[in-house]
Amino acid sequence: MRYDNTIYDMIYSSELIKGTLKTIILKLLKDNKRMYGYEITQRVKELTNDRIQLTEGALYPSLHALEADGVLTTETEYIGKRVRKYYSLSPKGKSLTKEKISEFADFMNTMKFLLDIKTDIA
Amino acid sequence: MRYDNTIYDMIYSSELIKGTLKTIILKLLKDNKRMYGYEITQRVKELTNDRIQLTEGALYPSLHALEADGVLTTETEYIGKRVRKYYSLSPKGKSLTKEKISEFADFMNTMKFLLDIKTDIA
DNA sequence: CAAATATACATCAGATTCTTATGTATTGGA
DNA sequence: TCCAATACATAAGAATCTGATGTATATTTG
Repeated sequence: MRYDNTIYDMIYSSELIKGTLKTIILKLLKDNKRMYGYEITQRVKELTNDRIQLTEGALYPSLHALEADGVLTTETEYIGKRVRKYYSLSPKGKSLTKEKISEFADFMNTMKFLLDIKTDIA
Repeated sequence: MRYDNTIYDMIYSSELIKGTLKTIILKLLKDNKRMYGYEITQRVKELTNDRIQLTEGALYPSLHALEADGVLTTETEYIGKRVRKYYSLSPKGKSLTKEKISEFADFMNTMKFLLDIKTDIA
């Protein structure tokens, strides 16, 4: 299943996505146990009908930072001769995920009020 | 009227507010015809129950940039001996406001979907 | 009435984080 | 055999925020 609504040609200005990258990564890892970087970019692109396109230059440094903070753990595997680095949530990562998602949910409510937006999704 | 919900002690991490500053400024000016910088910080703080606290170091440069882009116009007034700089939306600013708000509304829907999904993809 | 706080503008060094390449290498398809 | 896709990574420059500092007037409080 992917996200669907009427406006198909919208791509968000990059500044909008700022501040949500880590939350998106954490949420995907919560649902999928383990994923690798390239897979995350493709999944997000697919799930959002190309609205959110994570660039590798933003993604990889973020993943490295989350790993350095003890939020993510990694396993490296070889698919043929090509390396693939899987990321998973550590216990710290699991609690951070909950915090981040609830913070964002609260933020959305505040912004919805502030911008006087009528949402079309229940 | 101000925003109200159960969690009263939440202050959003700064990175969340990034990318929404200009949209917030534009929306307030749309509703209030003209406002000055300090007034904007106070109004946002008040409307969001202290959740969003705009810093002057972020606000003033943003206002200057919007003015330089022809989005905002200014009038300077003196209240006693103290200067006050009022900002208003230009015609360009009015259309930008609509764009920014609808973009954010769409973004919220996408994020709501993205952060709620259960991906049990085979 | 003196001191502290609030009002009101502004700038800037440093930090963070994103964009946009560039780089390396393997794999699959036309 | 190329070209696109897969898959990692880094890095210069750009953009923007934080937190401090600066200046000045107005108001409140002890």
